[in-house]
Amino acid sequence: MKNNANRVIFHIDVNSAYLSWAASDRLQHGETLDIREIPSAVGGDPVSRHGIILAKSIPAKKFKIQTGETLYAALQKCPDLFIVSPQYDLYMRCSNALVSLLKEYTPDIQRFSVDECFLDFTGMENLYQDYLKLAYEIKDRIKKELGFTVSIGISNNKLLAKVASDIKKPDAFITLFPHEIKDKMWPLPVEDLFMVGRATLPKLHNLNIFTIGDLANYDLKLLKGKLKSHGVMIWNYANGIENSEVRKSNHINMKGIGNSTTIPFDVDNREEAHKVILSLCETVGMRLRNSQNCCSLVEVHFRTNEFYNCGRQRKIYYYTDSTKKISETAYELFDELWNGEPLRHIGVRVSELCTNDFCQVTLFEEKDNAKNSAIDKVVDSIRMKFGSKAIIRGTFLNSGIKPLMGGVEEDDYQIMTSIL
DNA sequence: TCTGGGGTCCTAGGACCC
DNA sequence: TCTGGGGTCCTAGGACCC
Repeated sequence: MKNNANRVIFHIDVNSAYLSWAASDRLQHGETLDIREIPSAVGGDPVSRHGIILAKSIPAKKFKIQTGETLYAALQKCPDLFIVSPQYDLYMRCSNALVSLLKEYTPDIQRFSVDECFLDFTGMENLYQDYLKLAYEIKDRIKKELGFTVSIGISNNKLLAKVASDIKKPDAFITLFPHEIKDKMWPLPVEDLFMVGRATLPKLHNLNIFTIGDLANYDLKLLKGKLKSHGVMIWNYANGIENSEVRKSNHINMKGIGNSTTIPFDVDNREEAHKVILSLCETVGMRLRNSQNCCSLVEVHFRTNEFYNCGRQRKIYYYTDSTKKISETAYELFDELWNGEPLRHIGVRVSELCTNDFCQVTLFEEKDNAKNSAIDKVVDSIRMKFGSKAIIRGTFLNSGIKPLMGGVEEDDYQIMTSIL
């Protein structure tokens, strides 16, 4: 923990990231229409049951288009809404380009999500005398060199910097230091506070808390009684109290790896479900090995066609990174959990990770293990060299199920944390 | 042909041990 | 037959984030 008083933290947030990135990519490919300037959105394909809005332009906001709503609902509100498909590899490239530019300014960068970073400039007064000038330079360089805009929030802790970057956008920077909390943060609706979501909001409204200021000035003991530790946390946030480090994200503090998918059709037989699970495990296993980790907890979850969600997890008493081991455990869990309902979504996740240096295996499995590991290694290297489609399991031929589901990212980095 | 996918953390209950 | 309490581990489910 550091004394906050002298810290300088930037939070950088790409404005409507997916949409901006799609827009600048289109312009670079010779299109003349800038979709940021018309009602537009990034959305999945309803035919394959991925039909939700992932990002929207500022003009689309005027039609009350919301992230997460169905394309169907969005088109009701705005029939002329211009919709583009998501391109996850593009987002990753843009995100990487952003981070490399930011690294020219400080090595202390925490990648908080694909489109958000924290930068720590503490103790760099000699290099940057004027942080406002610095923010201005960074935002303008990104705009000029990368073709999209960002918002920058500046404060002495991450929470305030993050709230700040949300206040003024697009293409802006703003400070939110402790002495500015009262004027700049307290008037905001309480749902603008980090960690106040769908479930907390009605509870706060019941307590007559509507603004961040209401929350900040509420009796802490009362709040703790109603909302437990979460209440204490958001009360601290409302008062600008937060002192976590800007920590470089890497696979050492990664907690788990998951892969899930909504299948274009309902899966209603065990064999097919197992194929989907195997396909998901291929990606999970590869990412696990890529990050040089082993896991000892496997979880399977699914969503029925009636949107009932459930999951099952099991601790395995050894560490593994073998696709075969993970998928076998996943099959077991699935078979125990599934009652035959038609499924629209299936997921696999592994956690309880440790580095694979001293991967402990049970003695009698030693031989089997070596064989699995050898197979995984060969398959990984072929896919690395020739692409993920270069080698697939015979099981998937003519099955209608993709042999590797989910994104396979070249660059392994921690996606998101729910804590700062 | 309405409803994605990737994460982290917290809580509560039951099993089990001393 | 009745009576405890504390600690840890495991699992399920929910909340939050982008």
